[in-house]
Amino acid sequence: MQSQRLPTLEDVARVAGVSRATVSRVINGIRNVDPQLHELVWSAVDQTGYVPNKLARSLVTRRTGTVALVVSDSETHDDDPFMSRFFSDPYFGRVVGGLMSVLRPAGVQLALQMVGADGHKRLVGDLRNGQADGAVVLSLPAHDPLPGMLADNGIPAVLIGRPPEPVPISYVDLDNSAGAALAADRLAARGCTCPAVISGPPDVPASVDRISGFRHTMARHGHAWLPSASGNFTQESGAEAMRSLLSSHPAIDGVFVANDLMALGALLVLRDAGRRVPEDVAVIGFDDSSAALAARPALTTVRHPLEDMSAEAARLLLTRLDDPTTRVTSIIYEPTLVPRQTA
Amino acid sequence: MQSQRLPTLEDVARVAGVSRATVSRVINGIRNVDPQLHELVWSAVDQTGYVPNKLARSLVTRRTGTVALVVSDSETHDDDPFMSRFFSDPYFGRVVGGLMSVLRPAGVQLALQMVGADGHKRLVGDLRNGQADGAVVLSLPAHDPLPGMLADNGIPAVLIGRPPEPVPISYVDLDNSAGAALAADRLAARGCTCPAVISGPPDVPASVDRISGFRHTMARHGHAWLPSASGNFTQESGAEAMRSLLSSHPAIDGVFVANDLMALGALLVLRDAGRRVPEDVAVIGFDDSSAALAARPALTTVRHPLEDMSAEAARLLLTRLDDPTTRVTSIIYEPTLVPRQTA
DNA sequence: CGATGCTGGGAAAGCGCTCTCCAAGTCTCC
DNA sequence: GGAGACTTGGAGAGCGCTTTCCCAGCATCG
Repeated sequence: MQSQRLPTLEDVARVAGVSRATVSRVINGIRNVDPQLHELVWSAVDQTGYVPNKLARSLVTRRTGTVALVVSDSETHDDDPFMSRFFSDPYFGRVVGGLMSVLRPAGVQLALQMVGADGHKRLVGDLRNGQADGAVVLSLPAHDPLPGMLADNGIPAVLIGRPPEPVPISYVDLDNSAGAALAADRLAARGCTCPAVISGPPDVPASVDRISGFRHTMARHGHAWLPSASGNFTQESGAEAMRSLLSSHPAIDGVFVANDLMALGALLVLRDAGRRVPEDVAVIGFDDSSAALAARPALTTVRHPLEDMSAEAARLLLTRLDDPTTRVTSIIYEPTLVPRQTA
Repeated sequence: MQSQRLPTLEDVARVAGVSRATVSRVINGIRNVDPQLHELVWSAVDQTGYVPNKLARSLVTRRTGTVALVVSDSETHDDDPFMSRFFSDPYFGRVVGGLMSVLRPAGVQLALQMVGADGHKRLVGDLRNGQADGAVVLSLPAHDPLPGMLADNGIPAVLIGRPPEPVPISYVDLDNSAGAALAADRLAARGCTCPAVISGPPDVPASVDRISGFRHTMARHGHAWLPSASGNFTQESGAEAMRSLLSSHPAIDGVFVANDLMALGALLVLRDAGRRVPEDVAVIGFDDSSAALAARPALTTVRHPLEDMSAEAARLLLTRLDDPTTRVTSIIYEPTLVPRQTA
């Protein structure tokens, strides 16, 4: 309950018998300071229990040692279910974990910024004002204007997942198309004669790439057309899609699903419909989320090295902050197929 | 690329032809200002595109509009696997989601602070310095000194999960013991004659409470002693524990597992061992994580309203910030049994 | 009509820090 | 021995904002 005023530089200076400037120099290790004074100052520091006030420091240095993790969901209006869906998906945690693995050793903090369409302007303003040194953007909605705004305002940023429209900002992404091709090849190799597909939201680039990649590869295997249904990345929507697929095309013997959660839903429906997996219908998901491993039968899926990608995003941002002239770049990760029991 | 200096209060004042003070008053809606000037100022604001600098503001008001989500893991040394495990568990995301559901509408930001044993002192200093207005603490290790330090320093904080040792800080928690009792009753009602238990780390209060709650209730059902094994909350460790249980006590016909992830592991082992679930062995998990629902057979588990709890934690913190005299309190949630297929 | 409140706006003092100047001291070198 | 180069510490000017204090103007009241 010590609401005592915290010691400031001034106090330390007084105790050490030097000027504020000198204490500041010692603490920041800038310029040579007489070793004796150096010693003196440090002892005054821990005698007073001084801790630098980052706010004040940031105000003048224009550096905060913080990066923002911006989660952009343009359409949100408050209690929409989006948030709960998003956060309970392991996706979010994996990204945070990846970022932290790089940021933490670098002594950089992470601030979470959720922002809807209405908040874009304020967010950019805050960032320009130095709320954070840079931003890692997780942009969900298609046609999100945010990446463009960041670029226009010269805010150091890195995207996770390619932007819907080309924008001069670095990003890391997965070669979704290649991952889908892996799945297609696998299904083809199993001898599927009637492969189908369950896609995600049509405005999410990752989803679109997965589906089109799958189609292309399947086309090379002679399947000009594929039955398809779409969901919104939730397990329930995957189940729904599977049901509709099953009723419209009962002959289906293989299905590629745009993410694991939906694949899980599909699995349940297949099971309830009495189809054996993978004997009657093979299923391949996407992401290699922990749920894929836990499922029975264990889900064959496409691995998405999200932690590595996020870590790399953090690294890119950090270099960019270090040297603002760093070129905009993109790093595309290669997915791999994780063969388990469903295909 | 416009690295132009951002407009400041001063600029707005000049445009509006008033003093800085007046602009500040208008923007903060403090005191009556002549309606005409009011108008004038606002138009100057959006003519200049002014966005208040939060850093500067916080420096003087000593309020940041930010709360810290402190993840305390005392023993960490950098690349330890703890982080990845922690973040990929849906637990983290659910907490963030719950917090955000309250914080966001309140216009409060969340800053993530991971801190190891070495960082405690600095963290407290930073918080006292006003890095954040308060903290929500996710304290993993037992005997974490952090809650105590926060209390001693008068930092507004709320814990998620009860502190290992009594400390004058509000917290939200689940009645883990009651949840375990639910599981015990269920198992007993099924007629289990040889129930066993798989516990989590012995230094995690939640885990300890679950296990002891289970034991007590089972004792009331006449089971004085239970075969047990322990894991570390991961799926693999659950599998391991199940294996050892099975070999030492083949007669087991029911098992209570301290969390869902481990239960999933146990399920796999049982299946591989040719035991039917729930006919031969009934299994009950804890948490009602999404994985529980996805598992086949779907896992019977104890529901843990983590989102609600986190939201409440945020609410408690907010009230506390609003009125520092608010009494320390604790809110204990009642768990419910979610009967699915495994028991 | 002068004294008394009110009201609304400006001047200016900080919040805690960094960093540019500047001055004083120390060395070197012709 | 004195000019120049270099080192080291202090003064002080901000960073962008809030907020106290004060004063001018006006209505109210005895």
